Amino acid sequence: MYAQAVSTTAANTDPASHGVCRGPGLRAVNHVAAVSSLQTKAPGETLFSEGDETDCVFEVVRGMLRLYKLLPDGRRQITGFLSAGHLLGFAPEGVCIYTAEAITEVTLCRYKRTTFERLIDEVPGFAKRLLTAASHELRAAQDQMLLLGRKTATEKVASFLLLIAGQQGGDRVDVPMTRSDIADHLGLTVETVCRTITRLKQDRVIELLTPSRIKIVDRGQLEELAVGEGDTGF
Amino acid sequence: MYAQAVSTTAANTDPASHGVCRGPGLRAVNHVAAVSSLQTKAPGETLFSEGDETDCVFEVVRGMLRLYKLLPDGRRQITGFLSAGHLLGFAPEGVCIYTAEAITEVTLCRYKRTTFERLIDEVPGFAKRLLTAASHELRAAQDQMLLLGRKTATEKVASFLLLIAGQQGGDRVDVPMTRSDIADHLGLTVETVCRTITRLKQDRVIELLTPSRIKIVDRGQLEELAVGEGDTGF
DNA sequence: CGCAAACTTGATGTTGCTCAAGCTAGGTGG
DNA sequence: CCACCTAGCTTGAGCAACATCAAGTTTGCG
Repeated sequence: MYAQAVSTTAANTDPASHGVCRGPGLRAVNHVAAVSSLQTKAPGETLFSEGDETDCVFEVVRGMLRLYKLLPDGRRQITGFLSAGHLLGFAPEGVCIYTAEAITEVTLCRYKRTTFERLIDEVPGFAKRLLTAASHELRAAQDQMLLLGRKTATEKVASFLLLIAGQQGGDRVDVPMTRSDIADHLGLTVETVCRTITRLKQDRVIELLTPSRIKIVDRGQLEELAVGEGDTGF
Repeated sequence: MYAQAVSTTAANTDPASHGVCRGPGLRAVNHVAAVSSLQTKAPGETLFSEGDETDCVFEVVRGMLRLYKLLPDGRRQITGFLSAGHLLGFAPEGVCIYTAEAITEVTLCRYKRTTFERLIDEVPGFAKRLLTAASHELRAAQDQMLLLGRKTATEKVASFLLLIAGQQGGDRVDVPMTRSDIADHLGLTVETVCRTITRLKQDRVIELLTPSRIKIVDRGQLEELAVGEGDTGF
């Protein structure tokens, strides 16, 4: 019940942040560690699928997940990438509304939903924490809607790179997800993502150290491109 | 703080629902009416703008609002339409992350954020209510991401019509928003929305009683079209 | 009844998709 | 250790869906 995918720490004032947080996770909260259990998933493994009935809430302790929804013909929309500190729960009806899969090796902390609900009542400030986290998720979702509905391919890719760079705090960005994952998150095709990255590289805005390791060369330019102020040939 | 746009009642099991609820609003909750004040907005009036600093939380009592975000060049994404029973608050940082405007005449109930926070601590079950509501909003946001990122124009329009029809519970749907609003919600242009509606009309899936009053003639067909199973000429 | 905003329709244009083909890298087994 | 093998990445050519630009038409209100 409750939040479907929320971060578990309050502080994150970075406007570009997609719901990420790097403080201590829920497990660090009083009373919580005692009622949880740890588990691990290998890359590609499914945590649960859209439509599954479950009664668990998970917290990501380490690694990265993708959450996605599918259309009947297989079109996929990745609604978010979750890293350490994020919670993923379930619809109030107890039916999962998205599939969750490990991208990297992932360590998770699992709670029974009933236990989780009890914590809300018993642990002071816990509910507020969750509400704040949910609020951040909602904002991230709205940013993503603006991206999906109104941004061009270049703007989408630039926004995405800045977002994950912001999470990692540096100009060398590690990209654990595939181009296909990125495409399905941005509402593009793999080919368009590739071509766009190539153009950014050619324009000396970024460098590709390896396909999954990107260096941001001109952050200012990238930021302009992300909101459509980049009329320098794009 | 807390939820940015949440409905205030728990029950809504309709999977197509975009966070709407028709139970009693927050104002009906114990203790709450006493600390709130009512106000009214005319169609087109702005409640607050993206970037504004505020310390209020609103509940929609009557009428409909649009929430949107803008890009620097004016491109607009409407992240949601809010009707009676919905809450709209603010980013935890106290800065609005979207603009809220009245579509119809709107009656609102306003709370100080500090008051609102106190209620979370003092009123039993209030926090859980808000969390459930936030969870529904998050689900609606994820559905919208799937729509924006992966659906075709026809699928988008069909999904939208079913969504507002679901909120109104009948086959005659009142569409208070303009075509331009619909376009900016679905990530399309006005012209594409018009043409798509025209085609649905020609195919006897819907009828246009007036431009803002639509009758669903073949709901089954519309539902198939909404998820991409409509290979009947579309 | 007139006016302005909203809606509709048509002709043309462009972005990003599709289909097709190579390329690269990292992991595995001989 | 190296060479193969496969998943993922990249690039190209052509195309289609939707956008843009440009008129008209309807609607509802003053």
